[in-house]
Amino acid sequence: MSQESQANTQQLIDQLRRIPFLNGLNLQALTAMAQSAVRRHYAAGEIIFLDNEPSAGLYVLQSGWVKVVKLSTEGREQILRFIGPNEAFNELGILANRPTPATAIALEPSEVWLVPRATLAQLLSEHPEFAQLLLENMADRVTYLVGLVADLSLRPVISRLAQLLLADAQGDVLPRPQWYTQAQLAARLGTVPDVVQRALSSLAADHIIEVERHEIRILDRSALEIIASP
Amino acid sequence: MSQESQANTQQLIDQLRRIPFLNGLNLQALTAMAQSAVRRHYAAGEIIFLDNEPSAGLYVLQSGWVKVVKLSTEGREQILRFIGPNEAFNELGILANRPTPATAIALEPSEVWLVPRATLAQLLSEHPEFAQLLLENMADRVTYLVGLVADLSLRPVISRLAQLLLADAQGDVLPRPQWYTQAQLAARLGTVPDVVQRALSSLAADHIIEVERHEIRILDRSALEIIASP
DNA sequence: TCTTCCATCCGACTTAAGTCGGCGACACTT
DNA sequence: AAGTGTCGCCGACTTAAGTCGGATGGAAGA
Repeated sequence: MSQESQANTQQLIDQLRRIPFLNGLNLQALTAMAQSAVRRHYAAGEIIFLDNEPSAGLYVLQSGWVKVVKLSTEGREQILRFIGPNEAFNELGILANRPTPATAIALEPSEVWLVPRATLAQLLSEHPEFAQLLLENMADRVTYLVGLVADLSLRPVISRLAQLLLADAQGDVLPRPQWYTQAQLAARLGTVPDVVQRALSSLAADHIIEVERHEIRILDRSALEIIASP
Repeated sequence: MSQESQANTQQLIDQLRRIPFLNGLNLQALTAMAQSAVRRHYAAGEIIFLDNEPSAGLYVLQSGWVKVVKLSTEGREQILRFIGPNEAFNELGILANRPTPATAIALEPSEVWLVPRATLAQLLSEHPEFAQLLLENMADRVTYLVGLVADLSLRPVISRLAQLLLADAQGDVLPRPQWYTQAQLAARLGTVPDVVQRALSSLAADHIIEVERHEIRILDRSALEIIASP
């Protein structure tokens, strides 16, 4: 093995340690994962995997940003989650015989590690604690999705927007990278860009938030919370 | 142990065998589950467990029908799934430290077995294959929920209705038990009874379906499929 | 049998959400 | 510096969905 790939392996092991549902696996298991992993990179807008494909394995994002989406025939999309550096996605791909339930698309130039399914299947049978951790991860995913279903079905757009601002803001500001356009925000909320624009300006008109291209600032947190709750 | 409760235990073991994600557990494990299980019964409309409660364990429905729902503050509800005889629910309750993500309500007088969490936790650590089966069950649940999110966000009511009719009809008829009112159908589809009523009558006007109180018949399956696809 | 209740049905209306066309500002390229 | 494309913004409009009041009819219970 070359020096460079050894360095890569070590780097990946460190990265894997930071992923909650792998935390608890011993060094040997992590090494096996890291050594079998393949690095790939994708340009902005490029598709990493498609809905309903047989899944290649578990993805770990090293750098960049990725979205996981469902696409409609008319071209609209619903974003299920954003993936940032050091996050894993396609956990379902760890199990055999389950096609991917959604599509993953790079939002900016991104480097990902792909841990092949074969490695994971073996680890799963050898390390019972891995299954345990994975189960808890799946449970959280189910809980999140159930909440998303309820939000889409039972709450208006502006309420979902307020909720998202409160949840994703760091302190009182929500940073907006290049890719975080109103179109992406709309797809995340399950609506269209125009509706988001109006919702944002109505909140801004009431001095509840301030909107700028690179960030959104929360001015009146308690007012936002009231709007987010119904 | 009384004769009656022995008979109950045996009956429950047979029932547990029919649940896909328990299939593969040995008799000893099933017996442990059955012996620790408690039987409860609920009247129609009664709440079995509430959203965000600490979960008591795994439920197995012996007789009756149950719905799992999310409730809005305004009193509207979104049904996540219907549960029929010999189905299990609250699989998340098998794991520790996860509150229930939704509410369960009996639709008609129902008898359920509750397998306490403690039993399940022990089985999970003793039987690695149990964790495996459970993981696949969770994966299916995630896939289903992702589809539900996409449907709610990207497709109109009538299309979701057509899809449901095609999926749930046995042959060309969808039986409607007492509890299966338009209100329940609406909650299942993420809308309100009036909208369902209009959607049903518009389909009936086009001779695509026939609607009666106790059943809905599909007259033109291919037309329904076209409506269901966009 | 009579009564009451609830599901269904219907028409009219309101509202949230989505659509469309166009315009200006900004960022990136050349 | 000029050009180009995307993003954001706005006003007017359409449409899907939701709301409301009330009529009808069948099923369950008194």
